[in-house]
Amino acid sequence: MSRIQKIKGFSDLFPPESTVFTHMETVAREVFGAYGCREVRVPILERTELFARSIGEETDVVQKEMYTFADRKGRSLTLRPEATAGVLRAFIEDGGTEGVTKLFTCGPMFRYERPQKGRMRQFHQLDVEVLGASAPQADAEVILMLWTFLERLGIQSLTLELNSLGCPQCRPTFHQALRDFLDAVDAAALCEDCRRRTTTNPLRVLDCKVPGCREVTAAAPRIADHLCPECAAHFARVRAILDAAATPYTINHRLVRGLDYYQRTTFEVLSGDIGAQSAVAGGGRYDGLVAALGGPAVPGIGFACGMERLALLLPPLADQAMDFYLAVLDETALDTALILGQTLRRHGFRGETAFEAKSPKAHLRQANKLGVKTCLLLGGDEMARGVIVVKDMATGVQTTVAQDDLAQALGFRAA
RNA sequence: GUGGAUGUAGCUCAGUUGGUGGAGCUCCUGGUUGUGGCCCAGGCGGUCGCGCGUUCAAGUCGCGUCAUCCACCCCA
Repeated sequence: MSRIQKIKGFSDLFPPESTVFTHMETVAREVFGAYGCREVRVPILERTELFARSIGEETDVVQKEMYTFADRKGRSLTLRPEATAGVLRAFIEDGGTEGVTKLFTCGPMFRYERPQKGRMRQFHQLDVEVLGASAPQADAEVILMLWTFLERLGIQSLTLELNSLGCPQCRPTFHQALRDFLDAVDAAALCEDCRRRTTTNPLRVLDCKVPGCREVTAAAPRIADHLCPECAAHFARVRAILDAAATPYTINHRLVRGLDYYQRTTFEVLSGDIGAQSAVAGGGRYDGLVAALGGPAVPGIGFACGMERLALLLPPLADQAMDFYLAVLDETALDTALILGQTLRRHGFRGETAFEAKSPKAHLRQANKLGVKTCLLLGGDEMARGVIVVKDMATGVQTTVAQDDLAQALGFRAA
């Protein structure tokens, strides 16, 4: 029979990799919970329109990267390509109050792209959304939350980049300035994509990695110089708080995010050690998005953190070793072994019992491989006497104890 | 969607100018009547990704196809 293999760009995680993922989630709950985030669990499947309206019809994500299909009633559904839209939809549907709401979620996202290092078609994100706060303090806290989380994981050599995209009031001014600049540029100096972007989405020209384009745009107008007084003050305040918190960052005037809903503060955390897909986390402010999705007029800011990319930076994490392995030397002892295992676990020990009788040699090899502290041996002789052999794997010393006293014997051993 | 690289044992990989496929690790057994690691001996295990072609003969050469990886693009 031909074997069925996993879908391209999807992955199976076994230990130690899966253990690393669990660890990331545990630390995330701890850190984000300490800031008042409540964990929400939202669907992976949403109506396509939700993403089209929030992420932006013209974005690459919506235009060519979504897993979209019709259900049995012909409705267009999409596997979520990012978390924010679904979380906001849930927030609104739940009643969307106007106070401050801090939410955390995590899970799989889906984008139909060609896989490469740090990029899967099914990938996982940790996601924080703070709704109802427009103050720059909220921006700063969200960034600090993310930075604290990464520090807690022990990841070194990350860089934090910051920019402000302005607001609906001041961005048009900048857009115009940028357009004027690009119109004056010799089109031949730009790459094919950027010639198109000049008219469709001039902001993205700044983000182009082609050296020629970067040279041309080195002298381009900067968003920072075109912010309205409110946006400029907001951004200055965010930077001041990060300075006060001694969090290192750089301003990247070219930092433009690929999702349409961002305004004012945007940020990215980058690593030079994980290949071409260097963004470990990214986020920003999205005032107006909740209202655009039919909710109350509450502002919002959040970020997403890529777990696969984070995992590339974390050392493998071994599973916690078992306390015991119960070796069965004779078939007549199989049931008793299982019951003894149950008793030991009730006493807080972790371990496994053999499902079939084998030679002591075979069992001890297994016990050794599992790295257990203690190997218990139960055969015909022991069964007849109501005892069991307890062998310390490190010292090789073994004793015989009554089966009824086993848990107690191991307890003394553990102490 | 585009480009490059790679597909040989469960895993990591050798395989010469085309001539009946190997190593290390893993696993199993034995070296000890019921005692692990280290060592020694033996054993299990392969449609050489798949298909077509060239040839007396293809793991090796050609074409196609599928898969994986890396990069472009874009993003977490």
